Amino acid sequence: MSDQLPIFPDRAAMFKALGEPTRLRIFDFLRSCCGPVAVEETGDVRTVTGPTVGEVCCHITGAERINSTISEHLKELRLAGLITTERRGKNMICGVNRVALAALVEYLADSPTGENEGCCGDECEAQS
Amino acid sequence: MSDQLPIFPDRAAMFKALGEPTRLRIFDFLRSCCGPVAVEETGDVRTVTGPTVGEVCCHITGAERINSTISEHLKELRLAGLITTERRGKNMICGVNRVALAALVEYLADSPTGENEGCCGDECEAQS
DNA sequence: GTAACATTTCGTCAATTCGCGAAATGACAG
DNA sequence: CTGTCATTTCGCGAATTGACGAAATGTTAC
Repeated sequence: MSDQLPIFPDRAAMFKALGEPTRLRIFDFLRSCCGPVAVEETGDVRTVTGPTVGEVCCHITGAERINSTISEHLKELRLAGLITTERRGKNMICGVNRVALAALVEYLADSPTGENEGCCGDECEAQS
Repeated sequence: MSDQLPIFPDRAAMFKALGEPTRLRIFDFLRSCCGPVAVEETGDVRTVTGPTVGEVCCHITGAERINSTISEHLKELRLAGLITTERRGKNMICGVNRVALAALVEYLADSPTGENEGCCGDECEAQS
């Protein structure tokens, strides 16, 4: 529980996690691949449905060998709160954390329209 | 023109630029401070209205001295396409690139619902 | 138990990055 | 042209990071 899902991962860490090309590819792949919830024919609801770490490695690197680099990228994405991992038998399956993603979207989309022009008035009297 | 506004700044560079705490603070400040368009009492429309580099430095570091670190952070945000800078007299004034911001929001918000479960079917036959 | 499989952690190395002060550049006033 | 102000570029050192292979961990099958 200590490193699976940080309570409130800070935004910079999220952006940083997405700011590396390989990690962004991984994230993109997971977004296209993972359903947040899947109802199986038995009626069971699985919280996460997605590729295994091995499948991610394969898709990203093309090789069938599991890559420790990908594992570490997945770890950083997970610590940033952007993805989740869950053990299923021998495998770890990966999913995106849609809640964190939505929070990021909300942060970026809610842009103040910039009407407070006097934002620097109180401080910063240095420049003319 | 060569480094003012990249034609299509890649997303990883944008995320990376936002993925550093100081840069994210700068970006936040600019978002709260910069109007995309301001109509002056003369009727002129200025494309960018925002703080100078010195004011950004002051707001972020608290000191009135201009910091080369902030200047380099602004440069990285600018190269990523997230902000714009425009000379006005002796000063450079900063503004956010709302178009790039909107593109980023659209990228994050348009999340495939993950219904294509067979995304790994063709490749990646390695794992069970 | 041992063996095989899937994944993570560790150690190392090259490359990048952050912050800083000093020097350089660009713009304007006199 | 000279000086001054605002900002950027340069050089440097310390810290971080990405990639890689080797070793360790956890899970299931036998």
